[in-house]
Amino acid sequence: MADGPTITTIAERAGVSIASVSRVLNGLPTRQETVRKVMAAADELGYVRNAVARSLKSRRTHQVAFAMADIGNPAYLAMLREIQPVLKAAGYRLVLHSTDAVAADEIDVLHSLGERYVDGLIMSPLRVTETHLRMLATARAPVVIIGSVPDGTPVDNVRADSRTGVRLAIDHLHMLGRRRIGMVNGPLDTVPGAARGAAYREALAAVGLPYEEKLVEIGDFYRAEGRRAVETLLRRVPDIDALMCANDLIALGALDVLRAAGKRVPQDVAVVGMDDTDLAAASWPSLTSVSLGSAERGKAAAELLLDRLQHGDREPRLVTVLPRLVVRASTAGEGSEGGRSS
Amino acid sequence: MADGPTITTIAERAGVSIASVSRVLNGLPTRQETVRKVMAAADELGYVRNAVARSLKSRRTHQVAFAMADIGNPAYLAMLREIQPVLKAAGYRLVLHSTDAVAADEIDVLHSLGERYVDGLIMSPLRVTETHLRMLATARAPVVIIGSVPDGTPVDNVRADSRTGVRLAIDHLHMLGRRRIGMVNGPLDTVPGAARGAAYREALAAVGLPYEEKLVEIGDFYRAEGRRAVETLLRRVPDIDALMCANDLIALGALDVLRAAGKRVPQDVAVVGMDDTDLAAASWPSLTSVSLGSAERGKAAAELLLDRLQHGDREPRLVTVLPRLVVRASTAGEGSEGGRSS
DNA sequence: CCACACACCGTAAACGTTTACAGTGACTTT
DNA sequence: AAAGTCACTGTAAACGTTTACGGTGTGTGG
Repeated sequence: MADGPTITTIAERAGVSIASVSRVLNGLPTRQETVRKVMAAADELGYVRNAVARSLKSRRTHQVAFAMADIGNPAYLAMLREIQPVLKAAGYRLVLHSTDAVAADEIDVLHSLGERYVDGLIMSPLRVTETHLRMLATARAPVVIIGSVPDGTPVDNVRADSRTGVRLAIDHLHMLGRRRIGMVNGPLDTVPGAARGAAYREALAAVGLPYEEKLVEIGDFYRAEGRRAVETLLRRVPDIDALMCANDLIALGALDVLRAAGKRVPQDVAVVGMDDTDLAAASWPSLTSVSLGSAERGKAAAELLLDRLQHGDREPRLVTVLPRLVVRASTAGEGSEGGRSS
Repeated sequence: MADGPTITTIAERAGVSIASVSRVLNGLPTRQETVRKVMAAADELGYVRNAVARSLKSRRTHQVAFAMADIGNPAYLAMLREIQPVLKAAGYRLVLHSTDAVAADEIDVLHSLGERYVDGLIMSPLRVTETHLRMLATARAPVVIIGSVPDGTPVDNVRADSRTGVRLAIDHLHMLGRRRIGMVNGPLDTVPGAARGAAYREALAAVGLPYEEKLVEIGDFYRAEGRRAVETLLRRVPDIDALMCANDLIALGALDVLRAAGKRVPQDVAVVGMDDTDLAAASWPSLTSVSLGSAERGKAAAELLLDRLQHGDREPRLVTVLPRLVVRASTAGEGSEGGRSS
């Protein structure tokens, strides 16, 4: 209720100056007797340091922001889960922004760095525009970008290698004998969408399969969109035998549609997701998925940022996280029919 | 690089006092000419208000904290997803804490309210101890608790009604003809664990079934723990015909074990989860689950807090969110065998 | 021509810290 | 006993805002 005690209150009660109080509270060398008096007064008053005043003076807030494109996407949540403890361990609080994949909101976050309510920012933009780059160049606090950014951009950067990731998946499908491998992608003007689309084409070439327009369908990175896209694709190519999905949500949509269409997974159609979210392990048949290391990327980003906050200027660094194919039932299992045995 | 501009910089460049600058920036009545000069200077310098200094003066940070017990639990994430946009719309930033269900961490968060880096707190403690209550009574900023709290505690409170929730599930199972309905619960010393355990007992009585010790197994709210618990339970009561699980993760563990044991779901054993997380819809068979309205609770909590921040003291309020049974395949579907038809 | 009202503006204090600097007293050294 | 050293402490400025208060200059009314 009443206004909380400040160092002035303590100083009065302990009969010393505010400077002494501050010194005691910060553990600077002080006479025992003074320490005792100050501590006693602070305890009795239930004093707690005012973080705002402290930040104003020290120019450090001990807060870091994480701006994610979509708070509903499990891949970002996986990053969040790793980022949070790393920051916490280093004594930083986490301010969370969800930009709903709206570029203007991302710019806003970048702009608000000038308000200095955080010491740094981790951001994972879906699209990187000219404005992004301009703001990054003049940002008033260190920024780490998760996701690809043009070479030479002066920020710490953590990347997934979706190219290799898609390659792993296509190799796997090819080795299983699949030859009509479709792709269900998200919007091509997003960073992941573009990268995954190109990687698919490349990976097909690498195993000697032709790229066919009709095998590709574009939707968005959501389950319902995935369903819609797969329905279209299935109508166009009824004998498709594998689906490379640009994320797990799309893949779940694919499973829905395939089940409804009476296709067995993986016997008739093998399905691969991407991001290896919790959902992949929860679904049934469980979903083979390309892990792009969301967790590792989050962790790496947090560590890069902390490092920069502590050591200031050094060359921008680039960390690339290696993908991993997590094989589960949707490509190599006994499939929708066989769950009961074993 | 260089220190950012402050109102002093602007004042110099515009040839006015800092008071005028402040007035212009805050839209207080000022002569047109002055407004023009200040705005021009601010634009040229790329001025951005310092949020920390502003907070120090205004005693408002426009930040709100959300302390969740477990950042890995989808139920909390569902709350987070609702809380974030509500706060954002009202101009507040979100500071995220994960307490890992450690009481000491929760106390810490409560204590740190004294640091005044947030204007309010939404907290969802797993256990509510004496210390919690003491700190709540003297908290230096408004707190909203999601979860039950003793009557008369002077905080805004949002509750689920797990009693009715469990009741809905048991009724449903009973109506489907199940008579050996087991329960897989989490620790009884947690708020949800205790509530759900008691509710199970009560709901059985309501449909005229006896409560039997052997039908209950205690684990923890994780999938692996759920697996372990269900294995034990299945060994003890091989002909069990339904499982009421205290959350979705446990239920997924149950599905794993049942599948491995060759039991069909729902024909042999019906399974009900709780919290109705994304996982429930993703699993296969999809999981019947009691929604305790995580999303609604998050939203309500955020709204209660905003209301209190704006209107100060009024009676503490209690919002109870009604549960809903979401029936899916794990109780009423065609089951593990039948997915292909339709 | 003076008094007054009014609109606008500048000075300075305040928010709660941290910290440079100077001051005090006790103790050592010669 | 004077000078110097040292450990500790207090005064005051600073961080970047907001805002109460008083001052200035213009225009109006008597």
